Amino acid sequence: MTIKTRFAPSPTGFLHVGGARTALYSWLYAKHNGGQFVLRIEDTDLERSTQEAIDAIIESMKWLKLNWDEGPYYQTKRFDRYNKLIDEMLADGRAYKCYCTKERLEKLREEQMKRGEKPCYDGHCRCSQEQHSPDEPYCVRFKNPTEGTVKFHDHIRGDVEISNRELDDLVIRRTDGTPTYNFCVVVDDYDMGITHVVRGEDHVNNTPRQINIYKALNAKVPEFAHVSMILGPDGAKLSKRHGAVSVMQYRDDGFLPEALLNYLVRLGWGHGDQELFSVQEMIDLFDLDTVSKSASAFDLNKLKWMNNHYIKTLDPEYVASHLEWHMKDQKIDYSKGPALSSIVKAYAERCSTLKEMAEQCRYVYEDFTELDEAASKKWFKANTPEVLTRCLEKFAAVSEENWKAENLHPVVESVAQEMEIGMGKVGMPLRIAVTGRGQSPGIDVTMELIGKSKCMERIERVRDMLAGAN
RNA sequence: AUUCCCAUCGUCUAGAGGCCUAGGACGAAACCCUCUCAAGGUUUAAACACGGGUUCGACUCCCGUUGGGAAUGCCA
Repeated sequence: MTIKTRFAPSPTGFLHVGGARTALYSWLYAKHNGGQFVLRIEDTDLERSTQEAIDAIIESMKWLKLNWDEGPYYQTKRFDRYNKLIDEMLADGRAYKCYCTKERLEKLREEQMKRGEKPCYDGHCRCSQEQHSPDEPYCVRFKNPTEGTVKFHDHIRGDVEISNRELDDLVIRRTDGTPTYNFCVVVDDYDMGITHVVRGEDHVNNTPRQINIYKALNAKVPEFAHVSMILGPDGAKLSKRHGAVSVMQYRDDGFLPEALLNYLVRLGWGHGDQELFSVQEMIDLFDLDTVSKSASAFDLNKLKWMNNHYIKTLDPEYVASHLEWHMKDQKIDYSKGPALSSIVKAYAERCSTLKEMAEQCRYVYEDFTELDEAASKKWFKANTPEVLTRCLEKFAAVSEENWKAENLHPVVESVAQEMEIGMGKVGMPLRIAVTGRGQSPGIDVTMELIGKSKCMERIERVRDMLAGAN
């Protein structure tokens, strides 16, 4: 049997990291088993579904490189199919028309709550003999079995069993004629040949109802895996007030898809002591049956650590292609300076995000007027003009084409030696002069990146400024 | 209220009855390295929610308590 999984988000908002993890697990399971992965948009809620959300979900999936073999399918395009089945069920009594008004249902619920009962539809129209005129509005309810229990084996949770007495007759077609989610998923998963349904934990309670529908449709029941929730750092359900929740926000904040994927796969799953997984390793090693049952808290620090790891270890050209996005985002014109891959090489170890990297390397491409105050105060001494002057003299002797870190480093060293001061007393004033900041990559590589003419200009300017002040 | 689900360091996890004096990672602390900031290296602190069973033996199995979460929609 070919394994076929799907990811079926409802387009009511952006792709949440929780949804992304579910999609990843589903995708990995299919890939691991040489199966197929389907993307389906569950847009039966006409009120809340938006094209904007559909676009955002697709963009997120593409950014994460979670490619799908089929789809995207849209439930709204399959209404005829659902309604045909519902009509058939209506005809042979697997479903029935319900004329109950909202008011009656509300009252019923209130009374049940008051009595301390679980609010459930009472089956009023299931057995009613009332006559209704053809133009009276109605919805359609599924005739759920009243006896017995529903059992299923969940790949993550194990065996789950619930009594049919807990389940009421759910609405499968609204009064306005549109079918509802619990019915559509079943029909879709059946029609599309889904063998394994991997989805969020919030669907565990719906599963028994859906299994009953599968049976009513005489369809093969797929296997299930319900993935737990993702919590914020405070243990509450992860939401916007915790910071970034949408996949695109992580892109905007400077994360690499490789890092997000690795972080997400480890959040709820492990393979011994291994922390770092390439996508191929994930595919080879991932297993639904060992996914953690409990909810897990999102730890931004660990994601940052992983992001830094991938910034350092992935091909600099590749990382640069992502950095490019942030350079544009921050409106830094990088066309007249060093290649972005050389920025990646120099800044990788000191940046946990690409957004930071873009911010930090700005002075390589643009001039600045302000110098970091704290750093200046700490490192600019009485002898600084002399230090800078000596550097300037020696740097002048280095040609443009020899303006390389390995040739610049000896200059700094020799100035320190000649003046009998530490490297820091030379390097730091230089760094501040050339970058305007108190921190940067090694002073030699930094100067190489900035280039000779700009370095000379900047050093001179600061030297003159300090000399003038004395 | 009812039903279902969950429970190992602050966080993510390893652990499928003896391998556990509970391992790793992030974070934290300390030290080393060092031209800054990082990165890197070494080290330290830090957990089996509680109570009963079962067993020669329980982090691991069972029951209960407590604490979280979800569902009970003509949302998905």
